[in-house]
Amino acid sequence: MNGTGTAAEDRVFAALANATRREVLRLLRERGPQPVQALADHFDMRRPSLSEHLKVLREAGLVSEQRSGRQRIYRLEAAPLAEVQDWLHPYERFWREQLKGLGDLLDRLPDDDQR
Amino acid sequence: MNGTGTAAEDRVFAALANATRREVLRLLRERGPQPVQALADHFDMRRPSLSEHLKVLREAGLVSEQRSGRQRIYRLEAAPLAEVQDWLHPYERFWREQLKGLGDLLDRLPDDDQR
DNA sequence: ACAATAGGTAGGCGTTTACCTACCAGTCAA
DNA sequence: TTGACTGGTAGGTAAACGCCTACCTATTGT
Repeated sequence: MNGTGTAAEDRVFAALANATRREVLRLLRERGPQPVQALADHFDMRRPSLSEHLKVLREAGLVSEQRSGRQRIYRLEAAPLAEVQDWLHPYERFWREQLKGLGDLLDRLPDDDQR
Repeated sequence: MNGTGTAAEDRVFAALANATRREVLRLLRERGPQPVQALADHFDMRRPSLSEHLKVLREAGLVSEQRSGRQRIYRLEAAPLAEVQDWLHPYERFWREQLKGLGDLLDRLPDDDQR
């Protein structure tokens, strides 16, 4: 009944677990939709490898492609990231408590380190 | 100057890209700190495999262990999840726009599909 | 029609992942 | 001090990953 199975979540997190793919998302976010070539210029990697990264991103629903002549324009699709945020929500109170605890600790010891 | 390199981000996302590990985090969040055995009861998997999952979570900084007699009590450490949320932030305006666009579309076509 | 361009697919290769069984180390209780 | 119990490590295996080179298809410009 939910439509967003754990396999989909796996695919999204796995897609994000790679610096190249996160960088592709950043480029699409900062510079808008682009053809593969323009993306490829930013990476020290052969084009077929980037194509495979784009496939992973497509299958995670994080990008879409739109054909335009002989180019494929890739576009950021952020909806799966909204689901990541939803997934994070129940943890938020934990990191707020824990970061607060850390702040308090640092307040109480304005001194230096141990090693 | 940042201290949270891309390798750390890789480790966190990779740790989350597995349903067993996400379930461990959920158990620690909902039921509090627990020894390995109590966690293992929830999985259809040999204990050494779960140990390896716990190691991945530890190395991502998502859990900590505290020895107590012969048990190891695992505890949720949510700070890396706060960094995931920070990473998500710049994408938020995209999914808001896109989800809004989808809503509008559904409003304008109360009809059915194409294929 | 032909050459050039954009970009995907096939297949190979070394590394990593996720599981397993076997074994080891530390702690506790009799 | 020996035996049970908790949980990690070693080592093996099959599958997945990330990269490569080679090749294929589709489109475009001459």
